[in-house]
Amino acid sequence: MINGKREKIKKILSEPEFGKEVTVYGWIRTARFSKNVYFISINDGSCFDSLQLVIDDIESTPKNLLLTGATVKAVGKIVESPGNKQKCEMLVKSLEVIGKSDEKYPLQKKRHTLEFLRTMPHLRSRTNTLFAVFNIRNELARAVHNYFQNKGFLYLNSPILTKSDCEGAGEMFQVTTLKLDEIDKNANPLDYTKEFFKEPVNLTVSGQLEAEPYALSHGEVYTFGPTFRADPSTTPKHASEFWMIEPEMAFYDFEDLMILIEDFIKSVTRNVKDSCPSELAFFKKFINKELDKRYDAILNNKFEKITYTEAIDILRKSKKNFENEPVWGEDLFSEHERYLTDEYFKKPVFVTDYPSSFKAFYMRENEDGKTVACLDLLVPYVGEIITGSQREERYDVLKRKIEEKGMDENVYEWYLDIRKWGSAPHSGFGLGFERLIMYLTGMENIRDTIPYPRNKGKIY
RNA sequence: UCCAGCUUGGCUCAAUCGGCAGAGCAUCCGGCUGUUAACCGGAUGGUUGGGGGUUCGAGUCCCUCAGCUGGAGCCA
Repeated sequence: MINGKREKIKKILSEPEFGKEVTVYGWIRTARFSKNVYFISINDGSCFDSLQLVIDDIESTPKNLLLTGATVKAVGKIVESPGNKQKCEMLVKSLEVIGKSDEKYPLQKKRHTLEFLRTMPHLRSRTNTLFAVFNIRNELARAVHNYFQNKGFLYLNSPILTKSDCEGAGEMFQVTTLKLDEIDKNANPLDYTKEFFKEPVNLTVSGQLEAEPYALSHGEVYTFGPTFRADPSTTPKHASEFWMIEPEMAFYDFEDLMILIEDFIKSVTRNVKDSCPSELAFFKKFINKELDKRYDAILNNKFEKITYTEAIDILRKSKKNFENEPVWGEDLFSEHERYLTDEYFKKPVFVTDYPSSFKAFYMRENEDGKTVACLDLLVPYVGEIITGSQREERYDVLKRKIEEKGMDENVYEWYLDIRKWGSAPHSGFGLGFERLIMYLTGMENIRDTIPYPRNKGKIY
C-alpha cells in the first residue's frame, strides 16, 4: 500500500501536527546543499506550495541523485521551521529516490519562457506557473458548476458531433471516416452515401442551438464542454479547441440576463480569489503585478452598461486617434473595445443592442426594428469574454429573419418547432472559459491556459 | 489570410561601424554551520535555425526556406 500510507503536503501545511512522523512522496523542485545539511523542496501535486525536507544525515544521502525533477519518498517528523518562508518542514529520517532524474531534465529551477515550455506540454505542468494555472482552471470549473447547480440549472451535455453550424460562429472541422485520397472530389454534389452519418458532420462550434430546446423543457440549463473552431487565427486569444460555458434560461428577458451574468462573473471570481491565495500571490509576483486591480474591477464595481449606439458616440467624441473610424452600422474594432475597457471605463462593460445587420439570426429583434437584444461583455486587457442575447421567441419574426439572411429553412425546422409549440421568452450567453482564466491569472496567451493547446498548424 | 519582428551553448540573453563568439543559470568538481528560484571558487559545453550569395573577413549585409512571437481581421 502506497497511497494509504501517504500524507499529502496540502494537509501537512494546512494543519501541521508537530512531532508527528509521516511519509510523503513528491517531486524535487529545488535542492540546496550546504556543508552539514541539505534542503530539498518537494511538491506532491496536492497544493501549490512545496514542503521543505531537511536532511541532517548527509553521509547516507545520495546527493548526486537529488536532482530537480526526481521523485522521492521521505519519512520524517514534521517540525516548526526556523526559516521565515514556511511555518513547518520535515526533519528527514529516511529518504529514497524512487524516480530518477538526470542532467538532461529540461526544466531548470530558474524561470523559463512560456514559449519554451509550450514545446513540452507533458512536462510544463511541473513548473510553478503552469501548475498554478491549472489549479486556477480547476477551481474556476468547480465554481462554475457550483454556481449553476446551486441555482438549480441542469448540466446539459450538448453534442460534440453536430449537423448545425450555429450560423457563422466560426469555421468548422468536418468529421469523416472516409479516406481523403479515395474521395471523388469532382462529384457535385459530393457523394455522402458512403459516409458514416450519410451526411456532413462537424465538430461543434457552439452548443447553444441544442441547449435552447432544453431550456424550454428544464427551464434553466448550462453546457460546459469543448468547442472547436477551425479559424486560421493564431492570436494569443484564439485556440482551435477551447471550452465554453453556455447557459440558456427560459423566462429570462434581457435585463434578467445581464443581472445573471454580472452575478455569475462576480461569484466565480470571488470563489477563485478565496480558494487560491498561494497561486494568486505567485501570479501577482511573477506574471502580472497589477492582478489585484483586475479582481477589484470585477468585485468592487457595478458593471457598466452602454448600448452600441452610445459606444459609437463615446468613441467618436474621444480625442483618440483610431486607425478605424467608429461608424454606426459597422462592428467595433479591437482598438475600440480596448479603449472602452482599458482607458474609458477601466472595468467590465456590457455593450448592448448592436445593429441586427451583423448579428446572428437568433437574437431578439428590438422595437426599433434595427437593433437586437444582444450583449458583449468586455473586460480590461482580455477584451470580449461573453456574448449573449435574448433569443427570438416569436415564430414569425424568427422565420422572417431566417429568410432575410438567406439561410436554409429546412435545416432549422427543429429550431423553429420550439417557437411553434410552447415558446417562451428566453435568453442565454456563451463564456470563453480560457479567456476568463487569462483575466484571472494575468496569463497573456490562451495556449498557456489549456493543458494541450491546439492551433492552426500546431497540435502540441 | 495580410503586416511586422525574432531565431547565438541545455535554458535566458550579450557581442558597438562587418574584425578574437561572451555572461548568468543548469550540469560536473571543490568550498560553505539553516538554506529559501541559497551563496563562493573552478570546469565542461558553440558548424550563431537550414540553404545560397556579397566580402580579405559575416552572428552582424543581401536572397530564400522553415519555425516562433506579436499586430490586424474573425471570434469566445
